[in-house]
Amino acid sequence: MSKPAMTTPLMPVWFTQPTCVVAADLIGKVLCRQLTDSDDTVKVLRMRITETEAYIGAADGSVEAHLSKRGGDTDIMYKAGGVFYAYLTYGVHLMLNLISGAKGSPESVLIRAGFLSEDSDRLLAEQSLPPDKQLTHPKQFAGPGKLSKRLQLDRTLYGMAISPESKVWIEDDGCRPPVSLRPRIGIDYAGTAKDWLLRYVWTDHLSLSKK
DNA sequence: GGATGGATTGGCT
DNA sequence: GCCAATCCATCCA
Repeated sequence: MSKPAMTTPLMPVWFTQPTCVVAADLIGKVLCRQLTDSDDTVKVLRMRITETEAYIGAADGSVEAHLSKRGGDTDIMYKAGGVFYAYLTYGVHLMLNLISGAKGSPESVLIRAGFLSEDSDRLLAEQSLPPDKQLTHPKQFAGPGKLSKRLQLDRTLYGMAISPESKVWIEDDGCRPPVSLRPRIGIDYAGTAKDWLLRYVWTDHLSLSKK
């Protein structure tokens, strides 16, 4: 008998765990976004996380490159886990990072993909369809830029604590999906670190950014 | 002040 | 597969 899962927001201190643990355990958790409509209706979007990447400190070639390329606003990566690091790439796409690990080491977790809770039934149905029929809906928020756009995130999140107060937080409702490891995306410049298996995916899920 | 380029994406050849 | 979109921090005059 599984007892009804208690849904609790993760507190900032949860993100001070080792970055690989944070990145792996975030798979299956729920990224929540509180929004206010034009008619003042408050609603909460719930996006279940299917894909993350870990960036694990100065010895990680991709982090080293990122720090030197971006400079200034990367100082936040040295903070203790529990705050947001949001930044734009290509002038278009917002990357949602969660600072993780202990203070003093530049570490973070990038949220790369998820699916809206309200779509989970439809996803289950699509799983049994042939691959060329699975693409339309599930892929919708698979990719860091698309996810951020759907949740209407912006750079004001930068430096805020990961808690309901920031209107963006993460809940644990007991979901524990199978997790697989993959190489990270878009860091070909990172030397040997480009091949490290630091991308965590919900095994065989439809809503992933890449195979 | 101006040039450069990116943890990406979608559209067109 | 190629390429433009479009912001912002950095580097170089």
